[in-house]
Amino acid sequence: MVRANEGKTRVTTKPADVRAGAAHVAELPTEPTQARRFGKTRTAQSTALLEDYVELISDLLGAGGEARPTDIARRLGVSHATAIKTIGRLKREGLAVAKPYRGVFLTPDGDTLAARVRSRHRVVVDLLLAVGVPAEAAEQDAEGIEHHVSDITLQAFGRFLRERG
Amino acid sequence: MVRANEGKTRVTTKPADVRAGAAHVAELPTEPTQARRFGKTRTAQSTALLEDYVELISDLLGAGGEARPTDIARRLGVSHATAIKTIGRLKREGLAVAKPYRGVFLTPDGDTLAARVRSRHRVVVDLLLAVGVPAEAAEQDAEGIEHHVSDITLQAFGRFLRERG
DNA sequence: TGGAAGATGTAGCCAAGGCTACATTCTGTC
DNA sequence: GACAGAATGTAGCCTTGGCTACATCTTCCA
Repeated sequence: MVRANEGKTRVTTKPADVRAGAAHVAELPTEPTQARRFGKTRTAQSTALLEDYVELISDLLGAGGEARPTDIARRLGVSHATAIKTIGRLKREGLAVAKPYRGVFLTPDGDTLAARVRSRHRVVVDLLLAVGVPAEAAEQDAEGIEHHVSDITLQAFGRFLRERG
Repeated sequence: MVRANEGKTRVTTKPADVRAGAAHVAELPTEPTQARRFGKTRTAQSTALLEDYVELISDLLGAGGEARPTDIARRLGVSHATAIKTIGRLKREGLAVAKPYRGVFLTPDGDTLAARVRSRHRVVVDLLLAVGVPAEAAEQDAEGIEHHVSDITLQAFGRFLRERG
């Protein structure tokens, strides 16, 4: 899912709005703008899950040296079967390696992603705290928000945090 | 998807960490906390789509009085078939009504949701702008972020905006 | 008034992410 | 060294959200 025809431009119906009753929609921005806006939201979700897994695996490896499917599953609140399936996807995407019954490890790419995700998470939480969001809510919401923060926005967050200490 | 066994508490494996090599994970918060954290992110996504549709339908109805599947599809960057399928879901959930070939309309519930979503969207965009995010990025990122902003966080955003004009 | 063109609707297929049930492999302990 | 109990892995099924292809309306205009 999520693969909302990426950049295929689709617009199948070029000469739309030619109808008589097409006076409506005049005020709203015409397709491209909003389509891209929403489309982005959509595709972002496909990576969110992998980011969460990579971040968690990195945490587990850092904390004790082992990242086992069962631990991962419990932490993410899913069945171990689901975790194992997703770990398979992580492997397909070149983010992790795992030998049967031997735990999961990150590839260099996975490590890089984990570092990026973790740093982004910290910035988002800090920003939420800075604007007055209670700690618990900040931590919880950041989990969902972080996956939708673009680099530009992330930079702005960093600037804001630096400037007002 | 997305229905990550809601609140069924799963924890199937109660006496975990009893193994010898279980020294790891000691540092990380133990299951409940993080499981809930992530689980929330997960389920949030199920409603995000419907919120987008409802918001858009409301915009279209407000702008010109008609919300047609094709317009909706084009705005969201998906095929009309996909839009129609989702509109069907909207109907099942009691948020919209639609007679074949007659456009889509919102139920009172749908209207309420649309108003809430729109207001939340505005607050999120305003907050992003307030902390220095460029307008375009603010508008784009808000689209993804807004679905993960809890009421508590939203209130904090509003307070922040009021207090610093 | 007939068509053609565009809008709608339907059917069928795909991948992702969940789950349960069942099979297999480890591991710690007696 | 054998075994019970956990952890892993596999299979099969479900729903969501996408898409394409094809079938039907509707509408507008010649």
